[in-house]
Amino acid sequence: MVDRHDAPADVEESPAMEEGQRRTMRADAERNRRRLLDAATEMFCDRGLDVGVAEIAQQAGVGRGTLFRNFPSKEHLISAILVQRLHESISRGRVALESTDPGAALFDLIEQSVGRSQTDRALFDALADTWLAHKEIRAAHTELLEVLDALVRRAQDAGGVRDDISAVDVLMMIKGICEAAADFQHVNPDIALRQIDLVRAAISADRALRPLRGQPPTIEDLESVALPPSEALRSTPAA
Amino acid sequence: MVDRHDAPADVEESPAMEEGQRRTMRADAERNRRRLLDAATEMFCDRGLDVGVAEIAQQAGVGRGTLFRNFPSKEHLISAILVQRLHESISRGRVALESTDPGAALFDLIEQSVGRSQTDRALFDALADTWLAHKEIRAAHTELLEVLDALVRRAQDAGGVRDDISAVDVLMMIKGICEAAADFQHVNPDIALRQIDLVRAAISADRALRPLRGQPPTIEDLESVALPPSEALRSTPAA
DNA sequence: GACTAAGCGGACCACACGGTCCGCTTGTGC
DNA sequence: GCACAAGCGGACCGTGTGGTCCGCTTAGTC
Repeated sequence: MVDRHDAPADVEESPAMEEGQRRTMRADAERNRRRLLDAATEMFCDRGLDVGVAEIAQQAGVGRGTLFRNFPSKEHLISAILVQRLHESISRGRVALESTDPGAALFDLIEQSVGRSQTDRALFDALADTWLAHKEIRAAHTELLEVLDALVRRAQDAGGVRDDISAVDVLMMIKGICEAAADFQHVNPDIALRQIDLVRAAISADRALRPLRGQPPTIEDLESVALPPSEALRSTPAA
Repeated sequence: MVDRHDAPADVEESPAMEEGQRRTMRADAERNRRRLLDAATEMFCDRGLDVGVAEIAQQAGVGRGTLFRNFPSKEHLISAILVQRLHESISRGRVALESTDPGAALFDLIEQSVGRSQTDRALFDALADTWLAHKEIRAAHTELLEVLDALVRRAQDAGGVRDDISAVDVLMMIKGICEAAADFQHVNPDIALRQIDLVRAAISADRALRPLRGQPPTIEDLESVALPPSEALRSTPAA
């Protein structure tokens, strides 16, 4: 009930800084914050979420105290970055929705996503894990899936994609490629490329198809996985 | 962590025990070893490789000292289990090779593998990581891929599978499903099932196909990933 | 049943990690 | 320039981990 966009200020990211607030932030403080975010993003992307805060701070050229002043915990830092990345993906999805050829746009989007995640492996990993319990991440994730769902439906209406598939099916395939093939990008980029082509072959509506078993999974299926462990949601403590 | 005096024959598993040696092993000792292996396998399978040694020992009903006497390190324990699982997979692959309908046998094998890994997620994860640097794991992995390769070729000869695909392509898809969809098994088993069907659609030779880009990846491509980090682990480089 | 060493297991160690704190530094308004 | 607090960063702490050690227990043998 509380969890819609009611309290956007909490998690981390900006201390809800509007211009008025930013004025009060010292120049070096803001610079350091930026550096931390940049360093963390880069390191998370190519070395996974396990990199230590010490190393991140060092890479950013600040002390650990500074890191924790900007982000109450490592989790908040990660969350900030994940949310940002998700929003970028949503934006790309929205652009794809404008296309006059929805099928092609969908395939493009898939390829973009995989291409990006080759460097962003950790971020993609995270979406499968406990992170979905975070309010903002969950919201962004849902939004992303809604966009993907719209895109898939448009592509189906246009006849480019088989009718018996859902956005969750597609997301699963993308995740699969990212998690399985991404590590091999540097040794043989063809691997991921071919996986993408195989996905295309799997979901294209270019022939008589053997129907898929079961029912198309829903967004709820996907997201309910993060809930059962009761508590979840530690984002409430809000500052 | 780093290399200790590496006794090549050791890795773990049996202390190279032939019958002569086993005679000298006390009954309770062997029983405890068995219990440890069983407990570890079960816990790794459904909770990931991160479960602590303390918990494993407790579950097995022994002290931690006992665990470390049987397996010099946690890594050795994991390795022992991984190798065992890989050999089981190889056996199943060999059985599939005997089939008169290679295409169907391949699809069956894929489904079996995914079905197994729903409970064995951690084990499958592991194969993508640093574990390939372990001598025995690497050898088993290679062997598995060779069997898979033979199976794919037979299926291609029989006309059931598209010609431009390699065993590595197939393995990647299997890994993808396992890593992406396995977590959702308990919330919606259809998800994995449908992914399998999609793989089938992707690799079937049942129509005119848009050719895959790039060259079919090789086993070497796959396995070279574990090497570059210089002195990959303590396993002696030469087989 | 007694002897003995293989085997046991919990106390202990080293270390890495996330997170806190406080004396020093430095940007900023007067 | 000065004063002052916002900001800084490294020393410090608690926890949880893999791994070692040694006094006690017990299986196996005669």
